Amino acid sequence: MSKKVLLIEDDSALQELIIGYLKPFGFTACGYTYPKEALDALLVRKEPFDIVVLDLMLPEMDGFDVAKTIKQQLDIPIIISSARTDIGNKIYGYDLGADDYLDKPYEPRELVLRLEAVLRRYGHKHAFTISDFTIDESNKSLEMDGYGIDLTRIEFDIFLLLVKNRGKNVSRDQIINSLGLDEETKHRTIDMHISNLRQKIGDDAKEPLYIKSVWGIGYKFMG
Amino acid sequence: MSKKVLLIEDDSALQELIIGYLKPFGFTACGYTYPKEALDALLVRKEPFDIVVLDLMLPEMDGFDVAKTIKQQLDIPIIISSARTDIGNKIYGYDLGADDYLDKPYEPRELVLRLEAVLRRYGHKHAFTISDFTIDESNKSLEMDGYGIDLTRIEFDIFLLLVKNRGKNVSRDQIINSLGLDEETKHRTIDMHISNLRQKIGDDAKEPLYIKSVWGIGYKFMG
DNA sequence: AATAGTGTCAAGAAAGTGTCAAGAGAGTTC
DNA sequence: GAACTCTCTTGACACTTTCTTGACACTATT
Repeated sequence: MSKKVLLIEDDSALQELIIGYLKPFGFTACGYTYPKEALDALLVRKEPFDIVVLDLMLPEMDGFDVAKTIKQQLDIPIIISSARTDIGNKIYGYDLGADDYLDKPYEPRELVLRLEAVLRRYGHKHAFTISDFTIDESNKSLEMDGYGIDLTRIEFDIFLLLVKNRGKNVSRDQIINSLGLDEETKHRTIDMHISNLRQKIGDDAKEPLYIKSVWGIGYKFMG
Repeated sequence: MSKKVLLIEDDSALQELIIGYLKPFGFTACGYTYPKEALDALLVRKEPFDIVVLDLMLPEMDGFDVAKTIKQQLDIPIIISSARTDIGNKIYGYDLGADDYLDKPYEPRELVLRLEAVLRRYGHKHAFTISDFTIDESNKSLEMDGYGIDLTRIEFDIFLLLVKNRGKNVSRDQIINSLGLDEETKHRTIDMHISNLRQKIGDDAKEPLYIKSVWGIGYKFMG
């Protein structure tokens, strides 16, 4: 799932450049020249950004204040970029809760790496790919061959458990325990979830490509 | 089944190259530049990797420490690649439990061969081999001359019991008790399981290669 | 030859699995 | 908070796979 980046940068040429560069990496960036507009979008209109990239040299308002204001009101990661390279600012930036600091000028590629790293650290977990699936644990979202598939919470958790034990048998009781379901939960219930899951990923119980039933044992993911 | 490779390599160009090269060989590689992120994916988020390819020259953290940390927490094979060619490091790498060592620069093809070799070696780690069989207790899976053989639960348990008592006689009552079957179970039932078992492994009751009948006593596995 | 033990067939019992459908429960919307 | 919707759970039933056992032929032992 693409991540939304709020870019606050007064050099509009650089803004364009970065927005364009980030796109193929799965980031949708929105550029704002004026901090007030950016804060309005983020804090008032509450647009769903995942991360902020903030230039310190801004018109009207100091970058540090912007960072402080954002952090006070919202739990969102911030990467500060700036030409003021002195170490003092760097420390100050971190003190405010900036999650990373990037010296200008920087390679766009470097920004991508920082964005990914910070987002990951932040608990917005990175998706991983296995066989035909891309699994994002933080969103509990699943893509298959690039198309999103809607799983319910329990379906997703079962799928994840199977995937993490791929090639190994996972018993119904293991599923029940791992997901923290009621211990009395009937095995039929698990079968039903598997049935629904298979249907959603286009798997056939008789000739499974992904989720194999192991008679008398449980299920197994075959990547 | 495609294998997941965790590639820890700070040269991002090489990273891309390797990921691309491995794909057609059935490996899904995930590249990480920073060891911390790689460890997070592997140990914290527990993404289901099958093998680690680790460059020794890394930012932030020494490659040796990375290997050590991984091996302490996870039973997963590691291939160390490095430009430090001195033999001392090589030995140290093996001491840490690295499963193979690859000098840089290497041919991508060479990496593929090493991956396959190490995975093959490792795949049999939780399994043991006896005569023509490879038995994996945790999976209750059996291979004979490299080909998988489907046993039912009881067949597998009987076979395992016989194998573990290789060369020794095992009585039908011992089998019934060891497997926790109903004590009233008829001896005929055991004979039947043995019969089916023999058929599946291509053994002949008259001229047994593997499971010998011991008259008046029971059965015996002959490696 | 008489006796006790073994091999395997075939049939039925038992256990496991897949899925429908109905209802309970949780979460949303108006 | 009432009406809805989506999700979860479970019994029911059909179906599949595995297990068990009696029967009978065959083999080893004495």
